[in-house]
Amino acid sequence: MERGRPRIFNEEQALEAALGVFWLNGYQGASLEELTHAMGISKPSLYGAFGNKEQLYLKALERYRDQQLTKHAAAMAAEPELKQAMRMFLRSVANMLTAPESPGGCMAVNSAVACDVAALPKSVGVAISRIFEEAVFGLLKQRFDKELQQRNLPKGTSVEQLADYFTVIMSGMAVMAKVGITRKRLFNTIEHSLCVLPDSRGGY
Amino acid sequence: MERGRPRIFNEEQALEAALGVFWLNGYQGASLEELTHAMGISKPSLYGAFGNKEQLYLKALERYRDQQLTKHAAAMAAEPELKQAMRMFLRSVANMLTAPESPGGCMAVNSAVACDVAALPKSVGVAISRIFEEAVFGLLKQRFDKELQQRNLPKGTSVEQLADYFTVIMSGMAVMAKVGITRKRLFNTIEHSLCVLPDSRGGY
DNA sequence: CCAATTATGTACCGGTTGGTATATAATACT
DNA sequence: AGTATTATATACCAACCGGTACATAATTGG
Repeated sequence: MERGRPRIFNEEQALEAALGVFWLNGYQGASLEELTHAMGISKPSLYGAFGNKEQLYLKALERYRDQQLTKHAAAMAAEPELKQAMRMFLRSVANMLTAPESPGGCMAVNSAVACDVAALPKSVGVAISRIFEEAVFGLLKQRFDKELQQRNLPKGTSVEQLADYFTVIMSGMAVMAKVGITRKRLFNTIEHSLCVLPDSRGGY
Repeated sequence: MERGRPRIFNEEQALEAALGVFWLNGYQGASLEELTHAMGISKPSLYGAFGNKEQLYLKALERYRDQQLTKHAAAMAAEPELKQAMRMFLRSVANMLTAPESPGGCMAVNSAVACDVAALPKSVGVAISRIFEEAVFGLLKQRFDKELQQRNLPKGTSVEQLADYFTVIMSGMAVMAKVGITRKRLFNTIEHSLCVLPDSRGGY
């Protein structure tokens, strides 16, 4: 059994609340006042359980990635045909970006663009970059590699360029969602974006 | 002649310096300390000449729009053929986003996404939204309207959807530029994005 | 020369920031 | 029961935030 006075709050629940605050306000914009209030705990409890603001943010970002990005990845993986897979992937993203109960936009994009990278703790900047490189670009590249190998993409197609293109689409949708674009308009944008991919019969 | 002690600093020059600080750090992230240091003036001088932080930001954003967006618009207007016009427009944007002497990314995107809109002065939020709606979406829609009228776009094309799509492309490029993508990769993304448009012979 | 006017530098304001010292309360081990 | 261990609440810290009071310097108009 664990020694000492037991924790009176639920760590998962508190982290979820912190995630919401960081998602909405970014790293710098989230104050300890807001965080502790949303989490329902005091500052010493926060520092005892999570270390400091920087480590709390890193844990929240990790949770965001595990919760959201894996959901989108699953939506993509469920579709055998490439174009339809990308459609469902991007729709999953658009649904998150415009979910009324969510803080709006993409936490990684919000944080990446918010301020000078030099003004953030180094570990935070690295974690955000990694989301783009691994969780998004890497995920897409992996799928495109497979499709190219199976001759579902024209020989000589640059999978890196294709992954870059759709990473830009995702980031752009995140920005527009934060500015208030509707889900329907994002869905229309998705259809336009898919025209770089051949459909199941090999046409465009 | 003007009464009183004359100003010792150049207002244009000081505003340009403030623009750089806001561009890099966003509205909230730019402190008066940084601003006054970059502008080479004291706080009372700043307040005397520009009012307060909010008004200084609005003037800087206006300057940004007049300097940068009009440059991109001119690059587009110089091309008679639609696809080439969009190519040169987006390349102009990409050049700005990755210019080594510039703070990185797009000032409007950086500010729009940085934090909860409610945390910004209302006037700042409105000014940023207006950049997206008027200076970007409106500019594109205007061109697409003209091209549709001249039968350079298929009958029934939704110019709003097309404008949305390219606004997303622009915003996404701004995010990726801030994260450190190279100009060359942005140029490749631009070529992919253009496949939604017919070329001069009407093909895709 | 003098008054009116405007800009400047210094020093300061209350409020907020991330983070902590301290004292106490609640548990487990002995 | 007593002690070690951990969490809690209150109250506080220096540093920084946007903004300003005040005294002084520099100019124009009379």
